[in-house]
Amino acid sequence: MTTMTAARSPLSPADRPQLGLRERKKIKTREAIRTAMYALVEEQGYEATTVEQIAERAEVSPSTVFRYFPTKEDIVLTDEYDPILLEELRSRPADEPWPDTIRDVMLAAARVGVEEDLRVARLRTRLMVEIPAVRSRMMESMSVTGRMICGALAERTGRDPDSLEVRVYAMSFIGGLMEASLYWAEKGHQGDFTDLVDRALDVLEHGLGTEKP
Amino acid sequence: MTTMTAARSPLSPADRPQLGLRERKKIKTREAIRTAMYALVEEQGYEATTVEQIAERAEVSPSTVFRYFPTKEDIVLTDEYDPILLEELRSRPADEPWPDTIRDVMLAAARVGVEEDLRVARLRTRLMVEIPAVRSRMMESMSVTGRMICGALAERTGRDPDSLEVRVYAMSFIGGLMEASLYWAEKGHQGDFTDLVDRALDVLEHGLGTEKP
DNA sequence: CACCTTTTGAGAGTTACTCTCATTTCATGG
DNA sequence: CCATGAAATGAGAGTAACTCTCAAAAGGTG
Repeated sequence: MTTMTAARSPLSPADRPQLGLRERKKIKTREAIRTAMYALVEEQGYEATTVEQIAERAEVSPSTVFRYFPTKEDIVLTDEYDPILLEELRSRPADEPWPDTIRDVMLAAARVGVEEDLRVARLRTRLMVEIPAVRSRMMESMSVTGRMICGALAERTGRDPDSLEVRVYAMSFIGGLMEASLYWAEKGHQGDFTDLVDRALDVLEHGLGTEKP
Repeated sequence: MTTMTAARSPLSPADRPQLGLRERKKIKTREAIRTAMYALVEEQGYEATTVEQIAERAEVSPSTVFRYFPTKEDIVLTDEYDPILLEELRSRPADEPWPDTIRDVMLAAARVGVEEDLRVARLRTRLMVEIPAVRSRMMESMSVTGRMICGALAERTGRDPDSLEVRVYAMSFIGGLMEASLYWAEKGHQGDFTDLVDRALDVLEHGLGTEKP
């Protein structure tokens, strides 16, 4: 998951001098491409930004851009927070009820994800609303997160991670959180994103209820 | 919605002689393109099928194909069942509880959608599983259906169709049904699709519950 | 039949993405 | 410190989905 699910700072090259020069350079290139894309998109919009331009600004060849990111959309979206999220889920006390677990983890992820880099979080969600291809790619990435949630839920509750029920639960969960992100962006990123996630989690846990706000 | 939401036969040209020749020809062209695509995909697979080939077999120009369908994926997926679904929702007695309404309508839609043309339903869901672009496009189309459900739900319960709660509910609903479709296809279309939808609706209505099947 | 509108076809252009191969850059053992 | 192997990069050609434009054709109408 991307928008609401940061749980730790993304790997930066300076942080790990133990890595070989090669690995550090790869991380730098990745970041350079992302930074170039962010800048160009803010300058001239998503569609108007071509991969060639991104490559030029990042000082790599177009071939290299595609080596690092399978699609243009991935440059904006990809993050590798899923493993961290999984670890977080696993580190919870085994007797904690599942709803509490998932709620706390998701809320924390949302909080960190936004605090980490508000500008990027806004850009991403804005593009999710405006560019169908970005939104689609995001949904794809979310469904991967969904499968991970299936696994975690199964591990904790002894269910079959591949049962229809678990999978439907996970995907409906993901769908709801996705909509919360879109809602946030559509309303111009007003208010606290964490509050929206909290309200979304209420709906996912208890349904719509009978009160009419 | 496409896979599980047919509620009446798609418009066929012979059925409406009152339409002008122009309109009837358009419908025929649409069907010809679809039929050509279905056949080619079954012969040689989705990726190997180019729009040029589709155009050739449908005896139209490539330009025309793109005039009828915005993307290649849409040729496989598009159907206009949303208005029918909406009408169905509206025709329900006003005092019927919402969960019953949506359940019955969805189950009926699933039933008809599969019975209408099992081969097409299978092909579509199979492609949803195998081809990411098709799956993405399907999710997009589903989110449109989601907005429609927001409207219907709001109409019946007096809620704000654009409130976070309603939108999260609708999208989580859509996500769950989507997963049921994928599940059906992944398991080789074994068993009755309607049963899967029924079980999915249980999860969406009551959560996972405590029983472990 | 003539006129107007809509639809179609042809073709050129853009761009994301793929594949291949030669060149460069890093890692490593002597 | 250099030679050898492995990995990353760049260059370039190729594909196919889409877009745009404009002229030809076909349907509707007086």
